[in-house]
Amino acid sequence: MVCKDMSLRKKADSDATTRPQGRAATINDIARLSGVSKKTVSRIINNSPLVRKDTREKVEALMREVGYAPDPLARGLAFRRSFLIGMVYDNPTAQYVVDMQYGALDALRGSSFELVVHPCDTRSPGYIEGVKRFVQQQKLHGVILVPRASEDQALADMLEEIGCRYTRIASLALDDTSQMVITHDRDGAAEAADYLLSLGHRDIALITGPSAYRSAHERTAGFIDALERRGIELPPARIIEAGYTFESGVAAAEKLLLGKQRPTAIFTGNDEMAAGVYKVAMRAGINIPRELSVVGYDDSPLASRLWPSLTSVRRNTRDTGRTAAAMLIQPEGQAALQIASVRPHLIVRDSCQPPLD
Amino acid sequence: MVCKDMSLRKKADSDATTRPQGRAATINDIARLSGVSKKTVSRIINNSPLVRKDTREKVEALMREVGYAPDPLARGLAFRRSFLIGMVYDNPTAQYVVDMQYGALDALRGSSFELVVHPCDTRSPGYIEGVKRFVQQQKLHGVILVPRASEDQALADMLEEIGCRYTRIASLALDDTSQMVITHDRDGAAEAADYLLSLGHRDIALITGPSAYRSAHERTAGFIDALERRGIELPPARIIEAGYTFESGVAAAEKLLLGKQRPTAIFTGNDEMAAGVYKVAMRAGINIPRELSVVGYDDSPLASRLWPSLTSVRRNTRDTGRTAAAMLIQPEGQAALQIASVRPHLIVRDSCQPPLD
DNA sequence: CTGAAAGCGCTTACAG
DNA sequence: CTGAAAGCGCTTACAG
Repeated sequence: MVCKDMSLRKKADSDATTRPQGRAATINDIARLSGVSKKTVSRIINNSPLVRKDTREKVEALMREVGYAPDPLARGLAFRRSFLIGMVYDNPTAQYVVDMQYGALDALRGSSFELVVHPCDTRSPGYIEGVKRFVQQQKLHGVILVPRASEDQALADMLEEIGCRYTRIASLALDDTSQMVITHDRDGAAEAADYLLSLGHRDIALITGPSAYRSAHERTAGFIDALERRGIELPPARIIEAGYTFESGVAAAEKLLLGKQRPTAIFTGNDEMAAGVYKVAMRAGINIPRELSVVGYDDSPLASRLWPSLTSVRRNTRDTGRTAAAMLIQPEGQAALQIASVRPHLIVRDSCQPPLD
Repeated sequence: MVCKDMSLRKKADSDATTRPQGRAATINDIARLSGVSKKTVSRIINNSPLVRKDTREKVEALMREVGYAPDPLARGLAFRRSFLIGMVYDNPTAQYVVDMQYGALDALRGSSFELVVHPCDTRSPGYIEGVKRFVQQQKLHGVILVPRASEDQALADMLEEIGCRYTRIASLALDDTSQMVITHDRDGAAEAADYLLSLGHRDIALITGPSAYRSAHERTAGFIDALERRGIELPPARIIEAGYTFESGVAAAEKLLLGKQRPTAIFTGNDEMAAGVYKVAMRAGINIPRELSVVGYDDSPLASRLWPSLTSVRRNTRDTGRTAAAMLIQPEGQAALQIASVRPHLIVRDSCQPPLD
């Protein structure tokens, strides 16, 4: 028996120099060249503690030397799960999508995971089926749900049902906090309100996003609550629901600014709508910030491109994406103890000033 | 023999009702249930012509019935190539990236392919190695090269060397046209020049992108050539090289607008820099379009958000992305006969007017 | 701490 | 036009 073992070893060693150069090294090459079984190599790949330290070091040195990297397709097939993270989103602003992607990629860099993008239309009837096919067919390791897709409970339920792990990004806890990144939009809006109050504004108006969006609801609530804490109540005519789009912002601003008594300040649920306010003000000859203060939400590139540059609530989207992805690729059971959240804060630029009176 | 065959058939049929429900159907299930070999099922999956029509139809009906979809991981492992398309880009505008992604996804929809994103930094020394690792490790089916990454010949050479198919998107043919989508930036810039000339402008200035970018070079050349065709030569002081960024646009505009003799019109290599021109003009009290006409390039969302809205050259980025992806997933040898290209065209808005004199 | 056998769900190479 | 055998590069389940 011992003899046989020895001969096998020898054979392995002699093969060492003959590994074909054209083809990338496989787990078999590594096992053969380092004189261990492929199972041991597999344990090393998967960071199993059940490997002696010197064995591990010897094998890892060889891996580096030959530039070995395990094949994600083979691993995926055996694991019955790929090394792909999906990002599911429903047509938010381009900059927001891109920031979220960059953030996720920050977390995936150096790991074996890659990011697969999956935009969808949450208003189309078959969209949940589409995500389901995507997840099951690709055997995704997990999926990041970006607002507004993240706000759809039916989508999360479907993923739960098919056993796909996910992280939901939302303005408040909609789910088990271990699968959430919370963006605290309420606080961001409150900071905008406090800022306008501190400048002395009392006749303030609000252009909100669609009430069906949790983010819009949270920002509105945060803003109104902060005003009420200082004893100011917004009359209904000062609150206009719009659609998070530039055009809807224009329409809302026309209602607010072209009447007889206009507010001295406007807070909008995102920067796109703030750009709409700018357009109406410019056209009507209303000077920002002298006659009208404006605060947006997003701190998109648009905020600094506009003139005067727009004071806006920064969302730290890249951090959000990074956190969401990091949660998904964390080894099981090693979940973070604290709740994942990212805090917004106000970026002051040139669009606000104390009211004239 | 016949008897044995029959008994096997029978056995297969009786197994039909006992396929475990918990687990997704595999090629073996389909083969067994439809009484053909798995190789035949494989032929059907891969659209091989070597299958009798009725066999194909019978098997396809079964696939639909049980909701069978082949496992991309298993296929990838056997093919030694995944069903992933990579998109490689170097920090262009968010909207541009997103449009490109949407376009690529348009082409991939309904196919077995998915899109994996890979932003990179072409100025960092190791970036080509990074793309190489990405491509080889994931065994990508192909990769879409977006400007400016697409303009780097060393990157294309590396991909060629490792045998990775790619499509380069660029303003002109940098490569074998079968692996290019050409965006004809020269023509777009020429259209901008013709438009300004048609309004009567003669003292025109140009803010270009970095000369190391082919897109910037092409747009500049297209613009200058079009002016020369009408007998107008731009003096060097009227051409300022900037960095494609808002801030660099501001700096360039300050040189052009705050001197004694300012031009009556400015063409910028992208919309970001046009926004910089707006800022300087606004601050200096120069009325656009009355005292200054401005034309941008990109037709980004910014163009309609600015006030007055910006006349700009539309790039049809989504079409570009769709074309690039379609080329990559086309069956071999079935390459298009005509050269893939996407034409830009001018979108006229409110930022231009005949000069005052 | 280590390994031999079987299997993940497909395709290739060969045979008929 | 169809199929049986071997293999892609890993992991799981089991044994020691």
